[in-house]
Amino acid sequence: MARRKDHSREELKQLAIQAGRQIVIEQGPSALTARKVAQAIGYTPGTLYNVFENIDGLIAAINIESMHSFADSLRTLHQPGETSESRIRRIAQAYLDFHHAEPQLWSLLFAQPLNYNSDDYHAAIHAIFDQVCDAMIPLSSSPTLARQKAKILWSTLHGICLLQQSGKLNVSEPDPAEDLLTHFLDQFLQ
Amino acid sequence: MARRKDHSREELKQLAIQAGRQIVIEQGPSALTARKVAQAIGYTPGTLYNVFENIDGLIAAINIESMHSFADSLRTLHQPGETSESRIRRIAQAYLDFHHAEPQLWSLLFAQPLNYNSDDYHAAIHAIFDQVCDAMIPLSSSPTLARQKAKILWSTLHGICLLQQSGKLNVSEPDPAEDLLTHFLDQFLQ
DNA sequence: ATTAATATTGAACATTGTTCAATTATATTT
DNA sequence: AAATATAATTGAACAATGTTCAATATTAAT
Repeated sequence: MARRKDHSREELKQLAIQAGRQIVIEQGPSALTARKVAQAIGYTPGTLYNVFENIDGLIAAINIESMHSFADSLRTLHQPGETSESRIRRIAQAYLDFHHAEPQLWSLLFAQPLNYNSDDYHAAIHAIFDQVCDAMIPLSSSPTLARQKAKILWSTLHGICLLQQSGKLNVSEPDPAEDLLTHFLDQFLQ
Repeated sequence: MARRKDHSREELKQLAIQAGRQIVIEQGPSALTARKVAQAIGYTPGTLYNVFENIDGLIAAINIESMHSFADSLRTLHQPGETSESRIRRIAQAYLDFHHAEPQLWSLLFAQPLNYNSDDYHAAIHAIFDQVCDAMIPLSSSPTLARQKAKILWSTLHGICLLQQSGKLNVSEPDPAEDLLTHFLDQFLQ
């Protein structure tokens, strides 16, 4: 009932994040409710509001984990001897892979408009973006251009997955996301 | 109270669409509730459900209007003597202009995951997409490639506006959407 | 043992989308 | 003109949402 302290505040946060993550994976972003998460971890809704400011805070925490996980996979993927072009191509493919492997987590992260700006959120974005930016530097004549290229690539990846998710890549005729990405990169990396 | 028939079914639909549109423009997508729309047109929520299947049906109707309006603006913009490259650039700029002029309508249309597939919705998408596709044909060696180019351009525009809306074009340093678009098109239209 | 501090609850509130029997205004028929 | 049929509109009701917070129960400190 009170002060069970089965789990520390931080443990509780992690429990909620993992439970929420699983709910999103299995039932989609719209199934992520305070009551469901609370029940999944054996607590009540009120407790969640002791740990998170509100439900967006929980969403943000799940997203931050998704971003760090993706950032890690980008780091794993990086091979020192690789050409910049190959590195970019593999980063881009990793993005599509993430979307394909976890479409619901991707939706929570990118397809749902959420404006929750914390330092942690900002840091998680940078953990990804800085790697993309880095990879662009050898292909660009200035850091500014590299940053712009990184943002363009990111925008295109976003857009492709967004259109794919809503079935709009099938307008007229179906075009696989991979084909569009290849076509795009062939020009973009010329 | 009953069978007032102040308005025909079609008039009622138009009233609801316009009222809903205005609510979205002024207060954003999350303010679009059945009760608010009903009150704005002097009816009750129940009546709305006589006209639309559900709230997503109303959202879809507003989106369809947005799309046809945008498709019209693309047609207006088209000048026969123009080069294909210039035409594409102006189409792309028109997209950014729409986003800038009506960010809330844009959000309802593109940034909110909505899977409402009706023939009307499909037709409205084509009213836009076919023009983009058309414009790409002179720059492509096949209709398939033109269609892919159109989808890539569309994806990138989507992504740029999405990132801009969530402030993520300001990561590291701010980059105006127009600059990114120019940079992208300079390579994409080679 | 008593007290203080705090983690947890669970009921409550406002808002959502949505349904549908009841009601009432208009058409149609007699 | 009266009676009947049809259909538009209501508004109360339901379930589910996020969120709050006084009450309560458990642990820590005295």
